[in-house]
Amino acid sequence: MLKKTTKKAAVQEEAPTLRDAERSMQDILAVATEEFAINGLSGARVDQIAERTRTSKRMIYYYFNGKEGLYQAVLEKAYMDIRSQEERSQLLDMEPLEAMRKLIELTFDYDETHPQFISLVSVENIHQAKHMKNLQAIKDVNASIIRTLTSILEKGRKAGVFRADLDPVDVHMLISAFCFFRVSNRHTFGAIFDRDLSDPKLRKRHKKLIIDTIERMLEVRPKKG
Amino acid sequence: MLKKTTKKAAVQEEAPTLRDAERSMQDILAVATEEFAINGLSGARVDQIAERTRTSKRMIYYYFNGKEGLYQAVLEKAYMDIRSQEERSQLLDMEPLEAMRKLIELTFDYDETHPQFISLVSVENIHQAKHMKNLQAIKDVNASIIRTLTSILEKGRKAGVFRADLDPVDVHMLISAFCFFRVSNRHTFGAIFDRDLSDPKLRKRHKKLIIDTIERMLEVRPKKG
Amino acid sequence: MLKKTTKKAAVQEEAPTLRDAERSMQDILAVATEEFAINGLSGARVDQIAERTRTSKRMIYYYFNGKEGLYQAVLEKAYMDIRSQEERSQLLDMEPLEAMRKLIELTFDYDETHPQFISLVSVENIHQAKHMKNLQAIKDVNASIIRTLTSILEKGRKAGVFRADLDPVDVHMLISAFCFFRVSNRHTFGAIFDRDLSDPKLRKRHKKLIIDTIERMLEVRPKKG
Amino acid sequence: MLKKTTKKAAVQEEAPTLRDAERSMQDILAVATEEFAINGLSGARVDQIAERTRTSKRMIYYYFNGKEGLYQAVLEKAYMDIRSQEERSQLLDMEPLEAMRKLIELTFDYDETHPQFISLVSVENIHQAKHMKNLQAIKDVNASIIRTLTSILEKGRKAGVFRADLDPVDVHMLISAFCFFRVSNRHTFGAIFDRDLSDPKLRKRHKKLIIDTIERMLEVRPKKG
DNA sequence: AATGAATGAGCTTTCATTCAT
DNA sequence: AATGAATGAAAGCTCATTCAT
Repeated sequence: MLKKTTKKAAVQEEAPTLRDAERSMQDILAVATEEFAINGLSGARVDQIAERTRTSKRMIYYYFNGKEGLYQAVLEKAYMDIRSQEERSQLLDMEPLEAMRKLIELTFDYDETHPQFISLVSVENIHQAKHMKNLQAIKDVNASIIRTLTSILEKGRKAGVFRADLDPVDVHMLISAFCFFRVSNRHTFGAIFDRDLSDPKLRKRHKKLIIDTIERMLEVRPKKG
Repeated sequence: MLKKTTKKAAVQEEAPTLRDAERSMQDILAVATEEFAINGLSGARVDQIAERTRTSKRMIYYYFNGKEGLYQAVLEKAYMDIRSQEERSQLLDMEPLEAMRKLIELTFDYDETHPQFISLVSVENIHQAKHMKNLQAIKDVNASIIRTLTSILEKGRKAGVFRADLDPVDVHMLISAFCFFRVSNRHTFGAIFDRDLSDPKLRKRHKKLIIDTIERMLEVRPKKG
Repeated sequence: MLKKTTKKAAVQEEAPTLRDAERSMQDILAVATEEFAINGLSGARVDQIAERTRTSKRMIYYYFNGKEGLYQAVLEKAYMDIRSQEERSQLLDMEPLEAMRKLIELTFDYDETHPQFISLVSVENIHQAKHMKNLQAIKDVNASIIRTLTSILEKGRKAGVFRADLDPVDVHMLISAFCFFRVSNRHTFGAIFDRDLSDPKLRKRHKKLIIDTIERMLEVRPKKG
Repeated sequence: MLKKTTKKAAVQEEAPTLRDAERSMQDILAVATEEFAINGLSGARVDQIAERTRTSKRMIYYYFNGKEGLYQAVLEKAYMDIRSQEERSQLLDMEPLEAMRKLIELTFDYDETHPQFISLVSVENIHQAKHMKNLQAIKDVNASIIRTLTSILEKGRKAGVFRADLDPVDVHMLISAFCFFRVSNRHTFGAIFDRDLSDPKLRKRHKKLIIDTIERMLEVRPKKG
């Protein structure tokens, strides 16, 4: 009778159970993201991650095959989460200049609000990007950004407001560099120059600065010399 | 007489002996710089560092009081080494525009040729800059950079070629960000966009792009709107 | 069916398995007791303890959280083991004088037969009793001794054979002092006075001496002067 | 001229220099006594001792041939210092009962005021008195105590106030035990019974109790039974 | 599908001591 | 007679992982 009940329940709970597994994985991933972001790959502790989780250390091995597997999953998820920044699709309906400003702003704001992502990317660079196994998925996400940017640049070029001699990936790099650096290097830069880079005033000024800088960079003008 | 000879020898060897200790420390620092740059603070192994050294593991504790002390010494030395980039002093004799171009180029080239420094700064940021104890020395080195930049900007402003509404530290950050990111994120960025950022052609193009971008950013022009 | 068998086996082995862990801990505790008693806290070696055990060094950390945790467990167990000296309960049925003699004898014999306990208490005193965290349990055990002693003294007082002006803890201290000292200081005292304190003749004489001394001390007599 | 002065001074300071060596040794011994008393033999650190000294770690090896030699010197000095308790010589001029009281008091007070000596003896007992190499000197000091005690007991016996059936070393042990335990076990005993054994009130009561107890023990009385 | 118990390997650090004058 | 620099050996401890169901 007990067995029967259990089985019955099992049937009804099967889906919920699966969701439980999914929830456990998400739980682990969330905690691990924090830990890897704060402590790096070697610095993070499996014990510490497990402890902050509702599950046990053993589950990390069960679901992710160990620390490195978990790290890879965390990294991939971090890159994938950019996808959800769907507002980007609206950019294609805007005027090129406005779209470009908005695009920069989106990048700037994303980095500002996702310091863990920034940290994870830094960690992965220290490890020479050796853990980006599911690279294709990450590439796809980023390709979409480049596609959007290319489209905006093209439209602007046709409208005569943007230069035509720029590589979209280079433009993306410049935008990313500034937005990323502001977050990735906030501790050393802040300490050296006695600046709190999280100060809203500074944030606003810097956002304006990078928008302004890229705008000027894109301007059409007579060739120098 | 024997004593005399001994003493004489001692006098002659005194310096070499001291230099030996100094050389040992430099040896350890050099190896440790590599290890910490590649593996991070937690990832680096005292054993591995010692093994690559002419001294023993024990000496690391003798000279640097442990792993963390060694890391701090490595970090400080990395920041201090920028000081030796003495060419910067010549900038003050140049025309502002030329000086600015040269300044950017120096930064760009330094970062390109010192990827370990870039890596260490990234590592330190992951650790929230908690090991920058001898901050003042580091601040001093950087203050000198800002002084040079301020001087160039001022000269340019007086000559009517540069805007007057920019904070020198912001300008420094913009330049640093562009140059730093290319190196710090070369692995992930390179992998995602299938680019080898160490390709000389790309390097040349990016250097030009960054110089050009900063130049445009500094230009005087009628207020928008 | 396999499952069933497995489960069945599990049920039967469950206890043994648990007992294994328990047995391992007891094994470690027994060895550690010896090592700490002979070498003190700092002098004892985790490696040495582990080697004499059926388990590994790692298990000491698993079960006791390190050397100090193990020492605390050893110390606590040593104090707790006094509890098992249940013969004390019979004392309450005896004549006060006889009970007192027996009580002293029990203390004397316990110390004689438990030199490791004596040593551990000495070790802990050198460390200023800083490891007596589970003090309450130890207090409880000792409180029971004081209760018994108080009861005997009270009964004797009522019977007119014991003085009434003595603090039971003071009486306990005198008894303990002699019994403890004979064991704790046997090496130095023995060496200085060329006596083997483990000589049965001496032991008998000393037992008689302390019984006699306490008896006389307890006697009712006209106030001096 | 400087040389001359130095030489001159040297001649005059030659003796002082020797005394300097002596002073250095005493300095080291004093510090080491504290450290060994507090931390035990294994627990004491040569570095720590050296650091608290006006000399260097190297001197410990120079003067005492290492940690164990230093410990032995400390131990021997601790036992020798009892010798300076010259008041004992006056005991022989007193009435036996008064002398006995005074003797107990001297022992009690010595132990109370020399907890480091007590601690060192405990430490040495934990190490099974393996370091008492200069035993003869220590024996001599203690033999003098026994001689005094024997003399007092004998005088009392002749005067008809003391029993004749007691071994002087046993009596010494009884007195020592009571006095020693109060100090050696003050931490554990104090913790278990919530008593501060250094409380002057308690000290006074215990001193009286011990004197009283030994007195009663020594009394002549009709054989029991 | 899920897990509590156990563990080998290797980590950082400490220690008393000796080297070399 | 005196000493600063150096060090081998071993200590305590931590880590990611696997065992055994």
